[in-house]
Amino acid sequence: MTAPIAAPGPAPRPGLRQRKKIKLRRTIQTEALRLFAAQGYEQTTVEQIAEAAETSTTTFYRYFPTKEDVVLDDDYDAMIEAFALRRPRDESVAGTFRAVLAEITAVTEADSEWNLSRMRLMASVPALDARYAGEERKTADLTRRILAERTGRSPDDFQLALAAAAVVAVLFTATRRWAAEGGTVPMGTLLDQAVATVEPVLANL
Amino acid sequence: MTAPIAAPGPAPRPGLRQRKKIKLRRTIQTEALRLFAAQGYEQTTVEQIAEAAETSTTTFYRYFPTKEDVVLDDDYDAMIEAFALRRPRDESVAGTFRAVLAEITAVTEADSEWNLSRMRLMASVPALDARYAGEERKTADLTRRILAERTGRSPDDFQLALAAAAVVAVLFTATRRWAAEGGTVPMGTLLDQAVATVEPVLANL
DNA sequence: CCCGCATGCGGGAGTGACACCCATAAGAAA
DNA sequence: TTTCTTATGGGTGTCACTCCCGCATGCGGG
Repeated sequence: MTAPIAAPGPAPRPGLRQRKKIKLRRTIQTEALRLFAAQGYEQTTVEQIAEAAETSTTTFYRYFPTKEDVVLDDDYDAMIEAFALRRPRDESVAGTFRAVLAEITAVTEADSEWNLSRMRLMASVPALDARYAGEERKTADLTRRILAERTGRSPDDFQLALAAAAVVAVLFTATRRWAAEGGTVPMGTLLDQAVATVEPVLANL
Repeated sequence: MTAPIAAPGPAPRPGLRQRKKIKLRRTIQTEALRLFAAQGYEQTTVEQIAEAAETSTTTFYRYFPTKEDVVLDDDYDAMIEAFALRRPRDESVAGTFRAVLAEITAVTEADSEWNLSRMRLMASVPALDARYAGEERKTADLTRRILAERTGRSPDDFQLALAAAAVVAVLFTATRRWAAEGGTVPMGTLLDQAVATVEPVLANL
């Protein structure tokens, strides 16, 4: 599934093949976003995107399972998991959340333009909006698993599911607000309010 | 948009046309659910549904904007709004929620089988799951407006948006759990836990 | 350095969801 | 009954997405 266990060097050299793939992937995404911004999401066909990225529609679908995924795809869940794992085990749940969110905020605002245009698109295209809500579910699920691991409770625990759902819902609400404001309000401020709102929920775990 | 203002009789007689439409709509939905259960969602084409309901695909789309909507369509948002409006204005926000949810619970469990099969489908088909999450957003939006109206605050108030998102998230989590348990746990119990979890959030409004 | 192999790519054909249009039939109003 | 409105159905077209197959290219072993 992953690299051999005893790989000594930090990165075993990506190899030309891999580098090409990564590059093409980014090109497709960039061109797609550009076209969407220029002529609208529905008005842009996958064929046009493929052409702009100098590839074929077949290959487009090898990289992104659906047209929507070109916009939706990101690494936030993976980052959340990675960040959460390296927090001290005895930290309070709310404390962990704040810390993780601080890191997420930094990453997001580092690429502010890109993320704003993505989120503007998601907000304006119904199909994307719905799929984005689906992402929210996935994040809630991840959060539930993290909470279970942190508190030592069963992953099926209903209270954990409720808490995770509430937390993630306010977080996404905050990021949506951030995008709606065009990034003029710092994301950290909004996320702080969000966490503060659900703090009592987390405290009761 | 609606009936004339001064309509005297309680119901001005639906007329044959209306009754036929309502009937056809239900037939389409019933046949669709039946086929989905029998052979799976993706394996069932709109053409098959139309045929089973003795109509055309064209008409199918007149009744339901997409294939997904056959499963998703319901009146819960409308009911929530209607129920909320007739609650006393001086009732606590949490109290109103509990009251409204009690009514929703009754309606849902009255047609327990139908709702369970719908929700099982939504849980198992990714496309439906995502769209259902989108419904959650709509309900959150409605809730935010109700909260604004109740508290006299601006509909743009960020705190209200956060509270609404948290409340609706736990509610949907509860209903999903209900479906996952196959209706063996009473919905009222689950919803009570859900509201209890976010009670402090509502109290701080 | 070269050769065999795995892997990624492009093209073509097919399916099904959905949009648009127009003719017709069947309630409703006059 | 006649006229008007509204709903239906069929036809055509587009586009997202799938499957398959032949080809090219980077990769590892000799």
